Amino acid sequence: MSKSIHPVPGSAADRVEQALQFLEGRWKLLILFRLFGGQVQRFSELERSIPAISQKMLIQQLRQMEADGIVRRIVHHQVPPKVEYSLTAWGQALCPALDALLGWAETRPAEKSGSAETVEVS
Amino acid sequence: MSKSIHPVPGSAADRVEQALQFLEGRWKLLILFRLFGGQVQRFSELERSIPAISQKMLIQQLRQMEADGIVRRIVHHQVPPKVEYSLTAWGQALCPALDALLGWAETRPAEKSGSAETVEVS
DNA sequence: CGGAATCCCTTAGGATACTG
DNA sequence: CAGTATCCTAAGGGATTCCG
Repeated sequence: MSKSIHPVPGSAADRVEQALQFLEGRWKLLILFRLFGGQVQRFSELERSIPAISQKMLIQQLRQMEADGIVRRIVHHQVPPKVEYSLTAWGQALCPALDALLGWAETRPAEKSGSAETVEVS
Repeated sequence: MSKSIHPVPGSAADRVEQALQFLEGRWKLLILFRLFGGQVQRFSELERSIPAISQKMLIQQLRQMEADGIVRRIVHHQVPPKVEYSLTAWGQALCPALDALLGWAETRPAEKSGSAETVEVS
């Protein structure tokens, strides 16, 4: 991350890389898919629906996505506390793009065993 | 990576997560974009066009993508050795999906400074 | 309930040197 | 030229404990 951010957009690779950064981390997609369709979830609901995740990771990924403008956080000041998470409009707009990626992944041809993809030329 | 591959596809999140794994690593996109459009590049050409990458990372990412069926490797048995890399048909098919992601990223609204996205409710 | 803080381990990845 | 091998550091991420 020694690269400074130029106003000039740089290569397409740079921009896609930046886009993928919004999705990096092992858990963001899991969280995202529980929020698609306008679903509103409490912290503890997300925690329970993704048993393998630790609170640290859950809060960390949520915070990042919130900072990125993907997730909205609503705090209800009451006891006990209640915090709800949902997607922003931009976050919802991610869905089709993920579908495109999903579609691509599904067209993956079966690999011919043994030869990988290397071609030997004499 | 402790998850076995089921014939049953699992959730959409799982499948997108798997798709993104093909692109994980700081360098794959940089490499990919130098191969899009049917370009054929030698190892040393890739190395020179991405100055910041180490040989270790270059070969590692290439090998992974080769194993994933994204990249094709052609070895010319001669001295000095010559190895060329190019995209498979499936690898080329990634381009539109990345464009979709790129398009999404570009629609990102400017964040209102200070408030992040948290909403406080009394 | 919804976090923050701390500790610790594992992994990604860089630098360098060597080989067919 | 196109890799391998080794070492080492930094970051990712889990478990646990504490707080408003």
